[in-house]
Amino acid sequence: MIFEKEIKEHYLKGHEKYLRNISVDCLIFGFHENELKILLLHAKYAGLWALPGGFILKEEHMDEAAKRVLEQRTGLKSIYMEQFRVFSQPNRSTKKINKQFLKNVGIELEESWMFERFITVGYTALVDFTKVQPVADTFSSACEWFNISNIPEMILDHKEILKKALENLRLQLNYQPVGYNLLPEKFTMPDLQKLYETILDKKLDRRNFQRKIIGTGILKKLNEIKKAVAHKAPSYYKFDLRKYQKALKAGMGFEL
Amino acid sequence: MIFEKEIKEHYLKGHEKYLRNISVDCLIFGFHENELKILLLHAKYAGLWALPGGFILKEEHMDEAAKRVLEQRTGLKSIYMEQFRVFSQPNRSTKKINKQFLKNVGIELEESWMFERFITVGYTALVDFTKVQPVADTFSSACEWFNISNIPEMILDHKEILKKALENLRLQLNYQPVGYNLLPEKFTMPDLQKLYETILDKKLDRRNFQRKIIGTGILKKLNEIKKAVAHKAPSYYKFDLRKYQKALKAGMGFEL
DNA sequence: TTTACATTGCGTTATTATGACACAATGATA
DNA sequence: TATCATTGTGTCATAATAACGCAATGTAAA
Repeated sequence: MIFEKEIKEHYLKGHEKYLRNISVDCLIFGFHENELKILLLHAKYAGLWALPGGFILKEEHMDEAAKRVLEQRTGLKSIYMEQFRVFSQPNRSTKKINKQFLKNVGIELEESWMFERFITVGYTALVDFTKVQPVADTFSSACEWFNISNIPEMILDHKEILKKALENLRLQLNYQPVGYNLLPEKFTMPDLQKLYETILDKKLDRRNFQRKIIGTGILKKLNEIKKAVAHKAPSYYKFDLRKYQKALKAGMGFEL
Repeated sequence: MIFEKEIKEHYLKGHEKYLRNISVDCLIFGFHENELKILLLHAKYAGLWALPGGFILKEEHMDEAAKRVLEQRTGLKSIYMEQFRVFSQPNRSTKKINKQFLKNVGIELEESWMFERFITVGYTALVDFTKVQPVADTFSSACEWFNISNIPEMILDHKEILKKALENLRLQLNYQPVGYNLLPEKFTMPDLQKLYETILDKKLDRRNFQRKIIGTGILKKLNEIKKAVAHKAPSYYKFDLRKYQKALKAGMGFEL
């Protein structure tokens, strides 16, 4: 079986290919039907859900490793990812469950780089939910979106990592624009507001929100109105990418 | 010679004690005579200055490793340190200069964990300059304070790390109080303002600064006035540690 | 066809935060 | 005793923010 060979190779010789004791974990956020979502893998070796993660090739920048994982799970290229924190408790090792997993697929090993402790770096990405084709990997039986409000049991400290990522995301919202990767190209003001409300987990005043967002200049109003909608139809907007990028660097200059 | 044995041991067997491919580097900031300073080591193996760094014991939290380095270099215990960023360019390796260094002390090695690429995590600490006794280590010939405005040539990407640390420090100033570890227990309002001005590298209005800082409630005014000073004598203040800690978590709520 | 109504778009007003500056009090030094 | 740089406290104009009003819109119900 191809899987078995691949798995054995990974446990026996992976350390010749990858750096030891260090990994990246990706927090891939999406937004759909007014819910913030995150992409998780079902880890065969643990029987639990896990953040999509990976290792760093010996000659690879860590940022590239994170992008590689993102692309493998979602098919998305050139998405901006940013490290937000290192997680380094000494008990970050899955020796026992890894051994059990190997036993289950008929492999027995005494030593492996995979049995050691791993320090991991969390990376966040905000992606367009509708463009993602979740793909499981050799070590996973499934790859699915979960609502932030309904997270399953997860391995190791992955729930803690997710919690910190959310805190980080909320903080960033005050200094950086959000939405370019999370929303479709055309969107309405209520769409954007709901995104902000979902991430911040609080209601915002519709009129003040509009004034502030418009004030940043990151939006372009289109001469197009949403159709087939109850009540007054809202205008479509799209991001002014140049000004959006500027705001990413310079900050937003207001609080919500 | 004791050094030689210790060095050889480190290069040959360090990987049994420490995690591989990963290190911590400490940015130890101090404040003295209106100058922001940073503690640097003169690395024997490179003949250049370097950030005090170290490796992570196999059963040690990375935060502990950073604190260990801080204590070894400064003698200071229980100082709060915080990770701020990971540096992971693929060329972060000192194989060549390490080999040259070993040759100089009469050791020749083909392989060593120390020749590999290292990913490093930057940690910042703000310490009381007057309480520090800089101590060099086995691999360093000196340990000294440098003014931020006058940094010597440094190994690898350490100058870049310092630059990012300063950016980070400036950003933090808007959300968190600073000074508890940098200033002596008693200090005057002009002292505190000069600290802020030095870090931010800009002048602040004396009266507005005072209003805002007082407004946070992190200061306690003492019934004591600075003596032997020209012109009107300023009051002493000290930090209200409880409210200071609160502000660390909740943020300051204003801009300077 | 008309009416009701939730929603949008564009406003106003009160409150608060901020930046810029005025002035008297202080106390060592001339 | 006078000088003067510095401190402590306060004022005022301006900008940012929160809270709210109201007409326009267009589907859905009457």
